[in-house]
Amino acid sequence: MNEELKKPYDPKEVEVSTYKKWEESGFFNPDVCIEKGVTTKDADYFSIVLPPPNVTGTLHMGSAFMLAIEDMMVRYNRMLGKKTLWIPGTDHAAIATQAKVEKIIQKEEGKNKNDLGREEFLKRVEKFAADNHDTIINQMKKMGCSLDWSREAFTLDEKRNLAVKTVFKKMYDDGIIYRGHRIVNWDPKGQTTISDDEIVYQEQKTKFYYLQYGPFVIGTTRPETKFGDKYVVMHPKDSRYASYKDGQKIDLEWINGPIIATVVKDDSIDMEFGTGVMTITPWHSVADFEIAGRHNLEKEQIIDKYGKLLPIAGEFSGMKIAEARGKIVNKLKNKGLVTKEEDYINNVATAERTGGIVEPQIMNQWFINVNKEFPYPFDTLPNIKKDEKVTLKKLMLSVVENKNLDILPNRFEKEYIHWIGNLRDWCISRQIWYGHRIPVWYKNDEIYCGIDAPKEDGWMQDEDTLDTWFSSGLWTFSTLGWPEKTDDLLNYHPTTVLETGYDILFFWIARMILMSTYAVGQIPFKHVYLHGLVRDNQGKKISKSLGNNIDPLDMAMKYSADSVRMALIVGTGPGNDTKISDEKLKAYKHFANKIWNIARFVLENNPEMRSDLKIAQEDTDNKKHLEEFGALVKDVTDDMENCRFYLTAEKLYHYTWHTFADIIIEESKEKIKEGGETANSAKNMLGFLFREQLKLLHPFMPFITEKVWSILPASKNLLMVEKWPN
RNA sequence: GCACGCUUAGCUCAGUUGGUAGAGCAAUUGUUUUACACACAAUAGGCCGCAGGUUCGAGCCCUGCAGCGUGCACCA
Repeated sequence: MNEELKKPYDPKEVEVSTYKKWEESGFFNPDVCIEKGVTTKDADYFSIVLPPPNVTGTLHMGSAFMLAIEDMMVRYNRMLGKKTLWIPGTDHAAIATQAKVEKIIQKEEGKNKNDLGREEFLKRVEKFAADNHDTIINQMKKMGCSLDWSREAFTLDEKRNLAVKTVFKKMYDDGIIYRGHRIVNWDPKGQTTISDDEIVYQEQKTKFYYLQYGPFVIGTTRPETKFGDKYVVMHPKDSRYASYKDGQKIDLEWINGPIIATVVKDDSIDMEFGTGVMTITPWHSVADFEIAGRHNLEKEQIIDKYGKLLPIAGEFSGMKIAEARGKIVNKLKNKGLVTKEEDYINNVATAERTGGIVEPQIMNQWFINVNKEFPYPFDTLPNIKKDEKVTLKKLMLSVVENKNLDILPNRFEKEYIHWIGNLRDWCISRQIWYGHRIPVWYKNDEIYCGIDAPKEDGWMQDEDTLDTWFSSGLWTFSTLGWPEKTDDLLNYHPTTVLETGYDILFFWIARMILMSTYAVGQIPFKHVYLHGLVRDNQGKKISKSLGNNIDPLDMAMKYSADSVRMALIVGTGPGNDTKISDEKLKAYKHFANKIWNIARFVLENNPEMRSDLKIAQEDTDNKKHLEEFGALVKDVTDDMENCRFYLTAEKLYHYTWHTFADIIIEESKEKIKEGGETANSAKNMLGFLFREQLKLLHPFMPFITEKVWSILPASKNLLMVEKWPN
């Protein structure tokens, strides 16, 4: 008997050496599979991109969950004989990474990015990104991921940069990308704009002040923005204010002296809220900006980009908002202008990455117009004809509404459609240094947009970079070599499935659909499978600030990577959050041990693992076992095809332990004692069923199954390229 | 405010087209049975959130309510 089997299972050593074997085989690369004859050239394909982890840190339990599901899908499809491609990569995560490096430099050197300058600062960011990249790659290998490393991509490498510039230029030429002064979300802490989706609302207790504004009482939570308010707005149908006419001027005493206010009537006013009257600050409020737009009102900036009050605030000029608010309220009180104050719970908009309180500002920025009509240049979409007038919104909507793509679980289809309904133009320019530089150059009043800089002197490139989701949106095709017309693009796009967490449905999936339908005329994937969040055993979201962060590699060291994968997959349906606990991990560590011991028993009794020996069909036990196994294969294959992976894993676990080990093995002991044909038949039954089980288990627990497979005398090929039983 | 999800054994969750409740872990009791004590055998444990309705029959379908959670919007 094999010497290794006599010892207890040692996952640490096995996992390292097995991964090495896989890598050396080249089978992660579908080209090699074809070359070596394990896949046929005209086989169906299965392709999937890895949602690229951010190079801001190392992998967490959520990433491990994602990797476990995807690798399982990939291994299963490879075993079905499909041309299987899983492309790895990492995401530069522009703002997140830059914010992190800024924090480190501030802490360690007491410097900010301007002290270093753009070039030096970027070097630091790149070093940081490279270090994290290496760790992440290593972690993915430890988890057993069968990624094709020869095709690895980075959202900010040269090829992806070309893809980004190409799409940008195309959109610019089509008039879909435009630059304009519009109200944007400004993060004073990160000193950049952010998109609507990068805002996190936080509840905050605050005061709601009622202020005397001439003959009106207006309500506000932000008295510090009120300096420039010279328009007072009410609903045209509000009978309380019927005597005031639109455009009427009113003299009144305000914070810093007398002003002339103008009455504006607008339908957007909620008569029920507060007093039904408000003043507006178009420069610092999206809603006010829109009102001002409708009535062509003047707009004035009150707060600068550092969150400090401008000279319009008079004696409060230069003060930070937090400091100024109390003082301004005091002054208003002294002037007798505060009529009432109430406690109020407000949702404060904060920047996801920096935590800064978002201040709307009017700025000159780049946008993607989601409502601009253009003739659709492709005839490849099922529900959009060539030259049909479309908008990006329409493209994004059509794909899901017409079920050209299914999202699992489907409740997210509704959420998606709802989100598109509320979608506004996407602000894509960021005032940060780390990212894809906007491919636009200026010279006096001229603007040039192109892949490369203009040849002549005197052109200055736009200082800004692009929202990180711009490059992520191209991921399914930029990783396949687009804009070049590569074989990969022909063979593997659209990808088969997109697997990711439901928390980035809008950030990422929606953007990929937008970019792919626009740029290549294809829906980027056929299916979307969304997984949930990993929580700790108290159901809390895992995060660094809560201190309940579990490192998947620590768990893999303690329990084996196979156990971590099983613990994450079993019992977790699509879209459901999962809880991870020591008990669960321990259970699957025991399972790995069980498999190891089964191998020992089977090999002891059938050392040659010969497959040419007959299994006595007339033996009713044998017949039953074979039928049962056949039913299991059918059942779990059906589950796999319908994305019920959590059931497959559980059923296999149950079969191996409680049918194969507890019943079939126990029964075989008696038969083996009997000797003769009965014994031979029983031995071969064990051998056959065990080999087949290893195949079924392999996508879930690749390491131990591959190791045991390699010990079986009759195994020539790697288990990872064996055929899935049928 | 709008929408969605969850509520089943102590814990984590299954329960696919309605037919009278299931798996793992934990628990209890045995067992040094020559693959495995990381094991085996057995036991116990549930008015399936609450209240109605449809049905011969409901964990599953419908209505309402409650608790928890999520997304979106509003936020003068």
